[in-house]
Amino acid sequence: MKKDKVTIYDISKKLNISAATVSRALNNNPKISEKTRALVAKTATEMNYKQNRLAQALKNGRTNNVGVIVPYINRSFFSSVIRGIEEELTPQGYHIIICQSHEEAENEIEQLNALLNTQIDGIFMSVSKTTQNTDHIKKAMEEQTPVVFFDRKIDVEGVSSVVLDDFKAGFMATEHLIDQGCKKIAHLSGDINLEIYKNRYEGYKADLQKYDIEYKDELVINTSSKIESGMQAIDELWKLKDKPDAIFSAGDYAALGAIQELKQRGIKIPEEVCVVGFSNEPFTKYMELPITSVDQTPLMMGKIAAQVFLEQVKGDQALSIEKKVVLSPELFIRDSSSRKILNLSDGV
Amino acid sequence: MKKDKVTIYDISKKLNISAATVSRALNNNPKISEKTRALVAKTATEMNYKQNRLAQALKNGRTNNVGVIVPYINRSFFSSVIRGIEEELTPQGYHIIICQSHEEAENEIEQLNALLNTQIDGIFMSVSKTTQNTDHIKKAMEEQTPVVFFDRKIDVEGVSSVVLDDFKAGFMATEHLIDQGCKKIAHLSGDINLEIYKNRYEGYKADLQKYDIEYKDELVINTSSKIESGMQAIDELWKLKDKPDAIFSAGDYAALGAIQELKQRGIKIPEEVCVVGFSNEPFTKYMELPITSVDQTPLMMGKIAAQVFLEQVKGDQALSIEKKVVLSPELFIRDSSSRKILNLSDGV
DNA sequence: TTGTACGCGTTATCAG
DNA sequence: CTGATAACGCGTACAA
Repeated sequence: MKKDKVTIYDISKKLNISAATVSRALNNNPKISEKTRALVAKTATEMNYKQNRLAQALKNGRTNNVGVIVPYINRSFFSSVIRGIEEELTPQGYHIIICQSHEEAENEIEQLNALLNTQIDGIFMSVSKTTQNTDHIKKAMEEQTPVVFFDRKIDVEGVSSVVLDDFKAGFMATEHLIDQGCKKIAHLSGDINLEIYKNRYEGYKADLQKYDIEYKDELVINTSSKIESGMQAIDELWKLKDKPDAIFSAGDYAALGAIQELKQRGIKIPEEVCVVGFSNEPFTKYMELPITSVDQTPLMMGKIAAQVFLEQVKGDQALSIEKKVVLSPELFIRDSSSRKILNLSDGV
Repeated sequence: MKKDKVTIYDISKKLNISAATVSRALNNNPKISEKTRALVAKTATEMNYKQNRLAQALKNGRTNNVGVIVPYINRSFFSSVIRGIEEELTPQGYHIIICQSHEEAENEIEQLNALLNTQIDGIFMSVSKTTQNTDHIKKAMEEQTPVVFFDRKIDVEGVSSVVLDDFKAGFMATEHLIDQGCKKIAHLSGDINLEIYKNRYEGYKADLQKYDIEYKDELVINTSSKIESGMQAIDELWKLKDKPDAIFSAGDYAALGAIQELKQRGIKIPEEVCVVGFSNEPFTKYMELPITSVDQTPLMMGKIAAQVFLEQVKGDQALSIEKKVVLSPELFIRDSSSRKILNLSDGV
């Protein structure tokens, strides 16, 4: 049995004033005498009054809760984005509810509906790999619940998004490899169904073109974000007559697998082959051979997504227009691709 | 302006029955005719009705929301525990609200109070390093809001907890080192103010005693969970006349720093010095020299914490007694401490 | 089996 | 400046 909570009625009775007055005093309503406000405030703390946000939410339709849906919360990237969102929104009085889709569209839909039921004020999400249909997103929009995509988005009319410029990232990574003197650059791509992987791949292709390097299909291997997958890729690539002298992987785990397999074969990194990964996973910088990787600035991504949301809800409803933010990637150059002596900026 | 949501009144009007009947039908109240129940269910979905959990919560005093307070959500350990909690509680209809304390007692208190205001059904937390006072916890208890500590706890009457057997972990790690033939085992300890670090230290001492190895104060170095801290520790230890032949670190980052510094000095691992870390951070297994480490089974910890909570709320209030669960650590033996050829179980 | 009426804790409106 | 009252959406004794 919950201990009885004190309500504004309790304090109104004690002070012989109306509950309405108490409410107004507590909310710093301008048309209330300074005297009563002070009195109410004082007795409120005395009686250990705490405003019931539930009743408040029921009344004004806003819960000050937002939902976040990600594939898995314990992935370094996602948990960092969530941290960014949290740090931006908590000072504004919001609470963050987290859900996992486990990379299943079905779960994603279920979680989203559950969130809508809770009368959430907004939803942040990174779509699952299996999500194709956008009906659930449209449903949220119909209910006027703002949705903000981050990292992985789907095009839906009126939905804002904050993503990385994956094209540029692919371009930068490839350019860096060319800059190291590499000519035959292989690409370990991810699931092309996801926009992010497609863009990284396109960036890679575009940069090759810029430097008049012939694009070869055989140098592009489809991988999953697993270490073994990177190993298998090397296995395949090294069957070629014309072997690559650089690897640009769309994921750090595949890059790591590639490195392990290359070492296994006695191939020197970066002298014979340069390797660049993607995501700047924490482990990349801790290796004996630290791995060059593209950083997705997850904290920043979370903070900006939060800001986009705040603009959306604070602005007049008429102003709440779709906003597309594209963040610039940062390349952290480390030993796995540093043939030149410049070992650039890289905090521990 | 939110689009008008359909309520039970809308559907009652449409069907010319009372809202009460609709409510009952929706809640599968036994005393309702199968015919009306089906009819209500059908039109409910037709009208796209969604129950307002807010109103429901206000009514029955339960929100089906729980709060989780951790120092930082993007630490591998914490995000994994949260994942465990989420996966256990979501199927039961709960939502998880996350907060960060940033290792500051002040924030922790603020977040906890904010959660209590939202009428949360329970709170999971790992206390911050600076938390000494327990008034805020007691306050939650007074309001009959169950609190479950995980990993880092503080003793408070009536509060359940799920923690690792850190003593055993320290003991196991040390024993493993002795088993490898090490005689002079140094310990990089953490902040002794936190119970967990104290227990690891005590476990270390106890195991030395078991094997009649003299405990030496000079072999215990206080470190923070930073790489540099581990390096400095080696710096200090190697000033000793009698240098250690093993390092048991209470954290993986300090262990990594120690390894880097040892390599720098040309000391062979594990031949000359064996190293064991703590937490089984993802990077430990990806290193060229994979690091032996104690796993804290975070996913399991989260799931069990969730179960303890569920028992607490489901059981009759009289039964909700304090429950203390202690989990057994798992030692993942890897190359940094494997002198013998047995390279035990270790999934990628 | 179903309907009526009230309350959960707040806030907004309308008087005064 | 303050008080009375309705309403947010739902669940539930009580009555029918």
